[in-house]
Amino acid sequence: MLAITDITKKIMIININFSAETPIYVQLRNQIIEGIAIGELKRGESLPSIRQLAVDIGVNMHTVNKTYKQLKTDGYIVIHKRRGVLINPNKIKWNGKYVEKLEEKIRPIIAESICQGLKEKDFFKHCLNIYKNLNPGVQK
Amino acid sequence: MLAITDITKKIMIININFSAETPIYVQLRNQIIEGIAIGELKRGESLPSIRQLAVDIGVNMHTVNKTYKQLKTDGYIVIHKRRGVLINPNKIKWNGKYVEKLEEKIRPIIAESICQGLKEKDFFKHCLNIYKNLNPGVQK
Amino acid sequence: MLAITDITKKIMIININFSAETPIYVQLRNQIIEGIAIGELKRGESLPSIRQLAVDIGVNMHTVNKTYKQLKTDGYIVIHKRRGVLINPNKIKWNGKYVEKLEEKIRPIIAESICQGLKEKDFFKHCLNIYKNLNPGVQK
Amino acid sequence: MLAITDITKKIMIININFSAETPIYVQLRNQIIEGIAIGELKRGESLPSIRQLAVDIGVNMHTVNKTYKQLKTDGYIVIHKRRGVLINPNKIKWNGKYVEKLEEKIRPIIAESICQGLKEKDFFKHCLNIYKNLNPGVQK
DNA sequence: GTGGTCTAGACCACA
DNA sequence: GTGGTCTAGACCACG
Repeated sequence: MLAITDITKKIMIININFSAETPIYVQLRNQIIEGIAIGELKRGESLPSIRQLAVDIGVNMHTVNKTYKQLKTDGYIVIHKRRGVLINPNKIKWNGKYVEKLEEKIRPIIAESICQGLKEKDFFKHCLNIYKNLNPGVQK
Repeated sequence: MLAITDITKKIMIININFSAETPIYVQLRNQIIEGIAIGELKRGESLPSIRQLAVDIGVNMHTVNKTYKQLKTDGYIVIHKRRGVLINPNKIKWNGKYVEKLEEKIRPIIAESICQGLKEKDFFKHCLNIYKNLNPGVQK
Repeated sequence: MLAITDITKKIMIININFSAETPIYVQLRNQIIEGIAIGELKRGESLPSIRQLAVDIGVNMHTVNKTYKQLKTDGYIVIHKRRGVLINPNKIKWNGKYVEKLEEKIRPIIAESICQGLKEKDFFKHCLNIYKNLNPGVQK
Repeated sequence: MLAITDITKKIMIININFSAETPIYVQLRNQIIEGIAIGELKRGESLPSIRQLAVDIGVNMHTVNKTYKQLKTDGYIVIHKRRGVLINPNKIKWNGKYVEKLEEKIRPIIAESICQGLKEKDFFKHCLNIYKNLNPGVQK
């Protein structure tokens, strides 16, 4: 599944699993955020239009719309009338609620890992691997 | 919202947020797993019957049923025909797939934290806090 | 009891015995699996939606839902967000546990046949008949 | 789980799995039938009383009662007022319906095995193993 | 009384 | 329109 983010500049691969229980719009959202985290998508860079992206990855326009709307309210992207969809050129302003949400999300995962018999050490080793995988080197 | 797990022995507090986007049966599932992780619910200990728990937390029987069925297939509980619903007395047998799922779940959370500008150090500090909170001391 | 699996392509006959002791959702499950075994339902082929099938065979939506969910967790079908319900296009990956379950199921049947005075020869003759009936010719 | 079938004569091991989905009374029935098939329980031999067996295997009296009643109607045992419960001293009279039921039971199992990718050869090899295991040597 | 099954009707998220 | 979730109420098999 190929999605051209900007014909003149970049190609980013988007993988949608249509049989997964995760909604498509969430999968798309996650992959765009991951692209930003990795640095594959840089601040100010442009994203394809809703229509274009919908066609490229073979999903409904409404689905992409939903993803974009959510990314916008979360501050990941901005939508310019003329310049189109852009990765937010500014740093995301710290939202106090984020840390709360983080805990809500991570807590059940940790609880599960404990029950599964995963040692603390191993749990954090896995996390660190993923972290390094996403963000090799310095804090961007 | 109080749920008495065993009148003669224990009281465990269950908190259901009926207006949350997380389905009730998932919230319930998470809290039971957390109870196991914390050690509040020990192996072999009994849980209330489907109907009883449903009444206690004020939800429909089928919702609790769904939670229990899922916990059962995941190996967290067993349904003993004489002793009722029990926390699985045996260790959950390591399922290779678990680590895969773990990565799937954690990866987007980490990506988000990076984008939110949370430093690696701080991210892991939060995680460790949650971990210690759930599992103070040695691996049970 | 007729159930049209795909109006433009196929008709598959589903027979539900509402007074049988076997639960409806199991009967339905068995007949779909049989359809796959026979080759009447091929990999990648689509099945009717939960609601549609429910109407066609005259049962409640939730009953069909239960069948589908079980077929899904057993790997017989996948639920594709765009293409609907499909027979799993991939081979079911061999699960070591299957053979154990097989023995558990067959053992009491064989014991009974011995007690009923059915000769070994005749027992296997019956089995072979059923086998050939389901799977005439080469392994698909 | 020990069950003394007749203090002066025999001990037969009964294994009840209280967490299995198979009802206890069916498990018990199957194991008694298996005992007969194997030859561990011979024609005319006596079985423990309902009360005794219930105590021995730790189940409800009603459960054993149900098993016995069913075994009786199926011709496996006879209940004498004075001599107690006996394995039917006579051959079970052939019931035409048995073969029908046999097919009903085996058909879904075979269909499943085909879908699981078990080769015909292997399926029958497994069956034969079980058969020989239950009935080594000549037809009793 | 327990879990399992089935029905009916409702709302919502998703596509 | 689809599946997912939730509720409510009913019957049955099991113990």
